[in-house]
Amino acid sequence: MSKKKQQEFVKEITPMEEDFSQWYTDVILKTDLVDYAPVKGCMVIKPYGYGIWEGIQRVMDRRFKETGHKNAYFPLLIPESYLKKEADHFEGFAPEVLWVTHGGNEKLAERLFIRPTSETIICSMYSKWVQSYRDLPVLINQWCNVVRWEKTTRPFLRTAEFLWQEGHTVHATPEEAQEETMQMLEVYRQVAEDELAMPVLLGQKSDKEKFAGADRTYTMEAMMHDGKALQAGTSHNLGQHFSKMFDIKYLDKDGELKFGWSTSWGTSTRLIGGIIMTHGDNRGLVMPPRVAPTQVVIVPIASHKEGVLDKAYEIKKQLQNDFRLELDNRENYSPGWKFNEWEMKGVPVRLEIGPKDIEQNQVTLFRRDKLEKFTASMDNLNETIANLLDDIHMTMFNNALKNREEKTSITTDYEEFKTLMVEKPGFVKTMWCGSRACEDKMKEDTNATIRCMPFDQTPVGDKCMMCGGEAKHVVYVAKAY
RNA sequence: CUGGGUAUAGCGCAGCUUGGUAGCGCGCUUGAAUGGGGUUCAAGAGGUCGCAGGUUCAAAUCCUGUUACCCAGACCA
Repeated sequence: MSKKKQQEFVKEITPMEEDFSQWYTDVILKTDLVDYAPVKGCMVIKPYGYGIWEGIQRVMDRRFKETGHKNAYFPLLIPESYLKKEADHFEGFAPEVLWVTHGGNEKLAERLFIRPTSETIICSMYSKWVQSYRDLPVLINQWCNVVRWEKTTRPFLRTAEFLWQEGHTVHATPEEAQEETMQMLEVYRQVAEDELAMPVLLGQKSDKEKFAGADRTYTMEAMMHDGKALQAGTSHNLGQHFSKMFDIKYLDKDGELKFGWSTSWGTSTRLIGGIIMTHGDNRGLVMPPRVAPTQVVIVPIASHKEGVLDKAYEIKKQLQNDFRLELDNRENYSPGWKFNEWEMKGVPVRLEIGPKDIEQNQVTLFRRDKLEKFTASMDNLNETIANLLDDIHMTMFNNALKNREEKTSITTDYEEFKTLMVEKPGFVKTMWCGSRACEDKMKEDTNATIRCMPFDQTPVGDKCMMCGGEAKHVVYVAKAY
């Protein structure tokens, strides 16, 4: 494509180097992922955006089932008294809870709140269901919406209402609960890296950053194109806080009545924001093939000529059982227009079929990640495309990993750190003494936060970067969404 | 919650300073040609100017209030 043409095309999307926020907004609106809704902070997820969510659900739910979990559904509305049972939890969520006060014209005897998360209602039900050690473990997940009345919202990254999954389990021992917490973090890692091609750092949250009411919170953190980190999923070991508050007790083998040990873990439509900001470029979206709503788009060329459309349909029939695909037979758009549109929408593979291809028993393929065009034989087409999609996944993952590595610095010098946060935003791997004071100071000075204490604790120094005291933890620090 | 900005056709905008018939581009509809990287021509449709008051013979335009959204912070997935 000529430079001029490319510039004309790209003018619809603000270049990310110029204004990353605007780039993000342009992309999500112009690719038909979402539309703004009439209520503040709420978004409509349009079919193409929802298709991504369905893809995520598909690959994640499969792993939930494989690890022994079942889906259920709990109510949207929860009585006010439930929220108050766990003090830390209440303190954490109360400021952003949305209240229901009236039924019709009548004021409710007890206010209800719309779930910002479901620990309270689910644990209260578990206390009825759990009687014996034979009832454990309870391994339940739910796919649902939650509402958090946030001050500032951005489509996918932070909306007042969002879709997510929340797993809630109860176990007989702390060891089992810990094992479950780590297992689900690993499931999340697999989804992020093996399905979304989005590399993540795994680790534990500091006390300051952990979930309200958890003993320990583990997280996966991804790096976006603008150098900001995205918390992409969390897994919490809730200890006995909730089982004690909600009275989840079981009679053990030894005849003693004991409190259960619980976990919860969640990922949300925020992952879609992560996909956009991990892989997207100045031409728009780049969809990871394994969750792409459309993996292959067939664009017939000169479709009015005899045999072209027939061949396109024939290819569609041949491929449609193996791939999510679309045949773009719209009459009123030129091929060039269609190319640009599907590239903007990030469809991994475009298949062009025209008179010249038919003559030579070939198709023309285009891969979105590398913007490369080439021809392939009509024979073994399914296999060719399957391999191509795998290669695209790998290439995307490696690019994202390379990007993260380029955006990761190591330092234990606080002045250098402050400069880095301004001049080279990204992760900084450093040492921390473990005190809240140092954590707060860093946030105040730079707006960066400790994203996690990675599992690999090989030291990169022996003194805390902030106070110079004895270092206790290796940490990754970054500004975050 | 703090600071800044915006609201006029589906989308992007002009018009407002200085009140007087509602404009442009894209998109949309119809027809024809075109078709391997955002095609071309012709003819059309479409808006109580965010909402509520006020001033005026007359308000998109001036005044008051209000709501929503966007951006940047602080807070959170």
